[in-house]
Amino acid sequence: MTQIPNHENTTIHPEVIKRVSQTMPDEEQILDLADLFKLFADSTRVRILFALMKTEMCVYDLSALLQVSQSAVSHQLRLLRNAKLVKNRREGKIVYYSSDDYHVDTVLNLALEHLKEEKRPYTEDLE
Amino acid sequence: MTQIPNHENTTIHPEVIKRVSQTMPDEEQILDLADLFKLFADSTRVRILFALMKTEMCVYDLSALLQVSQSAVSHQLRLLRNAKLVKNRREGKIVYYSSDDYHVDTVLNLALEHLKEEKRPYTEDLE
DNA sequence: TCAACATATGAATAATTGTTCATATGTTCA
DNA sequence: TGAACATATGAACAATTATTCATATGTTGA
Repeated sequence: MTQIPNHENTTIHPEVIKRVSQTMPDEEQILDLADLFKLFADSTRVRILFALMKTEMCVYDLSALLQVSQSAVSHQLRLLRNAKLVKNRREGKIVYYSSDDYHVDTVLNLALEHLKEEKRPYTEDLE
Repeated sequence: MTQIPNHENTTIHPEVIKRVSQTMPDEEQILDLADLFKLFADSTRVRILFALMKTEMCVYDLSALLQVSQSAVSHQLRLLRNAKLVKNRREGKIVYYSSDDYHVDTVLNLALEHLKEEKRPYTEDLE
């Protein structure tokens, strides 16, 4: 028998689906959102962002700080630059990178807060 | 000649590295953070989270709403459940999922704000 | 107890992606 | 001009992962 993808069939609560579907962001926004979070989904990039939130740094020093090859850092910086999360300026041979987005700090630290609360064992919120 | 990973060598601005390295979150936090963002880095999961932020829903309806197979939805819900971003309750045959984290809403909407500003063409901030 | 239903899950596959290696580009200084 | 240096980038490889397929688990009602 051919398989029937059940998402093409009926629903159990049609009203719920109708209501929720009206509040969903459109498909393009969702894809952009996921792409943005992909940039935060790698530990090397997260470390780069934390470093650049504090100060501008050149590629060479980032490589040393994070113990990652110059090439790898450079590849990751390009991704962050394309997304306009970091910017750069050249001073002679050296290229300095720095944070270019005031949201990054907020998002990263909010997520850190989440993790801290997450890890608290056996505690209920007191309200 | 053997390759020399340049991140094992000297630095250009030692003071900068010393200063920044003191403010960096520890390695475990960074890895947890990246793992958390991995969950937001897929459009199916983002859509699930947006839906469950509005109301609880059963797997079958989520599958219909998102036009994704039941199996795929179930797999993704397990990841979100393991991370405690969603919770579930069973009522007979039906399992209802709902958001289990008040940070998710904030993070997702903050990122949406970021994208909106990002896309504004040729406008400078007015301060 | 058994059929129908809703959900969960293991294995396999295809696609994505982070790093490495080799090399190119761009800059300085002698 | 050319050597040394800092950075960028293309190709290849390895690892991760989202989905599909097949099937298992758990629940209801007859």
